[in-house]
Amino acid sequence: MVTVPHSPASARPTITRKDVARLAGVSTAVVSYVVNGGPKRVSPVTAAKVREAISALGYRPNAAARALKLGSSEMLGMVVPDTTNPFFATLARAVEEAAAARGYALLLANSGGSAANERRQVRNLASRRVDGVFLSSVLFEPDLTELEHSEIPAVLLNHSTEVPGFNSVGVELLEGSRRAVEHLVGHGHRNIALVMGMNAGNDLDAREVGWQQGLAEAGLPEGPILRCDFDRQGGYRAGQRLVAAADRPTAVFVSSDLQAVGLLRAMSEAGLRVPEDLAVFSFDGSAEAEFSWPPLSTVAQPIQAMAEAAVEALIGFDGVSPTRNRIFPVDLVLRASCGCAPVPAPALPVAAGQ
Amino acid sequence: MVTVPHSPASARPTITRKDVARLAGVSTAVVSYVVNGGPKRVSPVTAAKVREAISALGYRPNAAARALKLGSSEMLGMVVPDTTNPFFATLARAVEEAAAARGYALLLANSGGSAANERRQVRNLASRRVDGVFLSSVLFEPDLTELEHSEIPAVLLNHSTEVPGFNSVGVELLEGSRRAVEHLVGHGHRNIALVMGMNAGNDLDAREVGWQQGLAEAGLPEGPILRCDFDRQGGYRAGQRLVAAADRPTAVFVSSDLQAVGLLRAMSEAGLRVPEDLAVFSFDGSAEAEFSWPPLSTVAQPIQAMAEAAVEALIGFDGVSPTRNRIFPVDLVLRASCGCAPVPAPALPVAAGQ
DNA sequence: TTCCAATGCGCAACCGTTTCTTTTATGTTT
DNA sequence: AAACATAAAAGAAACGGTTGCGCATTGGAA
Repeated sequence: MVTVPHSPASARPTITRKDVARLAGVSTAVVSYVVNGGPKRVSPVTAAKVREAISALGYRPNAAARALKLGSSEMLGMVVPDTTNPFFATLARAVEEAAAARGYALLLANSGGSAANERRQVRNLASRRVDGVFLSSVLFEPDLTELEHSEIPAVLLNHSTEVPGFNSVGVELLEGSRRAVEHLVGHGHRNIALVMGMNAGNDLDAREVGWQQGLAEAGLPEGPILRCDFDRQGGYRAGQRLVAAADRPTAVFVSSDLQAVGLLRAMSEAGLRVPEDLAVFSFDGSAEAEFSWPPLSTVAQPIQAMAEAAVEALIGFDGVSPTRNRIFPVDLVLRASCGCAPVPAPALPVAAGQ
Repeated sequence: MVTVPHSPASARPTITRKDVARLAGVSTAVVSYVVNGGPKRVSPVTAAKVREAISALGYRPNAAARALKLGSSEMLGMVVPDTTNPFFATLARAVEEAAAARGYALLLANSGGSAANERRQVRNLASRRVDGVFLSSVLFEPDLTELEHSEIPAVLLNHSTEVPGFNSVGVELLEGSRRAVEHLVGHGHRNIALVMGMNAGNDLDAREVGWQQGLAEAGLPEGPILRCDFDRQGGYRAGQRLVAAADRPTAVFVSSDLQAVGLLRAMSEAGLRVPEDLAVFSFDGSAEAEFSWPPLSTVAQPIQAMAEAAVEALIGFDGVSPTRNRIFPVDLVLRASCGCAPVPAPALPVAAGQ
């Protein structure tokens, strides 16, 4: 189907607006006016000629030149700990779409969860002259000093606590966690553990506080706290420790779906049933939670809306109006892992094939 | 900690190499030489002065200007169906890292699995003057006509069949699938189904052929073929159909981990045990396969190496040397779902807490 | 001492746009 | 018919960085 290989640079004559102008018999300025459709008016017949020349030549404006002249690259940067994490993947996708809808492209950068890398990535994005950056660390306070210096607009995306001078968008971390615990209490649990990420710098604390509040309101003592890495493996290890714990809790609130998936695995391996032996409630509302076994009850974040708001905040930011801290409500998605939905009997003696 | 809000544009005087030159008492050319460290030689003392001025002013070269002059944006584009799919998320991350190691940033674009969107995204990337694009569709042939016209180098990333005029990197799809089936046969299965994606335009076919070959070599008839969407939900539905099938197969080869996860869920809901009632082997080798229940046996793709090779191919592509079709070997990762590893007894009567 | 090569640096053109300003063409009003 | 208002198009100056070229300055060799 395709027969023409890419030609070497020499044979790839980029067509500029000058070529278009020549072909259409007008000046380059006119081409610019019809391309951008500014306030300057071009006669319909001229515009048509130009448009014809453009499509005949397959002309595409050079974004670099445009960016240079305008001082705006029409690109946004986003640094996340790890796009491999479904939560951030979903967030990044939502942001990409919201940005694209406004004509912005998204430059994605993984920090690997290290503050040093995050700083490096921000610096890199800054030198590429993005019009703004989304910062969505979890494990640590983002390195804002870097931004102060480069004076590039930023919004803290997955960040629920206020930071002076920065727009941020987050969710009701505390309230969501509190309600999850409240829900577990409603199932009759009185010994409820907490599985948290490590390096709790900022946001994670709110989940911890929510857990504490939920217990306090029910007059219950705090169960054990297990800290682990922010991934499946971490949750798995935490689960193993939980299984071995003396006075094992009957329920656990986990700070992310990913960790909960790992924890579920540890339970299965130990022969413990969820939710009968251990009820689980986690946080994020990712697709993976829906398809885990058993399906996870989880505190769902309105990712689309958050992304939308973040893009809005970043693009519309004038640098002078007061910064905002947008906090979105969360939803409790009730499934089997907390005991709400029935878990289908896992081993009905159906006749095995041959 | 942070007290200075972003200032309005007026108060953000971008410093250019001219400011640096003035402060260092040299010409702008010299600044350029020390920044880029070209063949031109600058005396150490002058270079030191310049460097000092640079850091004093916090100067960052303007990437747009550089791109304009050099004709290279030092950005690569990548269009994937969906970054939310763990396989593509991992691939994108690996590519981002490989590109970053060579000084390139990655512009990520989701096509949502539609050819029209993919075309639009490629066009968008082209107008942003990326130095090349990675195309990794699954469900359809990438729209190469677009690329032909814009003459922007491309490599087909997740693409195992050869396309004239394009570099591509893929895996031994057919061989991997064949071996997976062979493995299932080795477990004694004689009725082995296939769960495939829909719109099988290109690569999926190779998996189908591999499945056929594996069966043919064992002298077995072909089991049922179930086509479904390329996600968890699709696999779930396929699983439901499989459960209801007359003469239910005892094993199934699934074209992706994601689909297999959905299928697993359908099995559990139907009370069928994996691998006793149905052995499952899937494709991709994603992290999710490791943490599913039971853990999935899967054909693992060497994603890091593939990303590395793709970046190498794209950056090093001169447009004249013959294109290459890099095919990587795959690995069979054996876990419980095919019957290799023991599945821990799922319901030991351990005393429930309190 | 004189000449030449090498070295270090500055000048200025250019990359492809946008946009302000000026020029030219077209109508309209006395 | 002259003068003027208006619209349409052309001209040209940036934006910030790179780089070929040329001019000084220097050291060493003759």
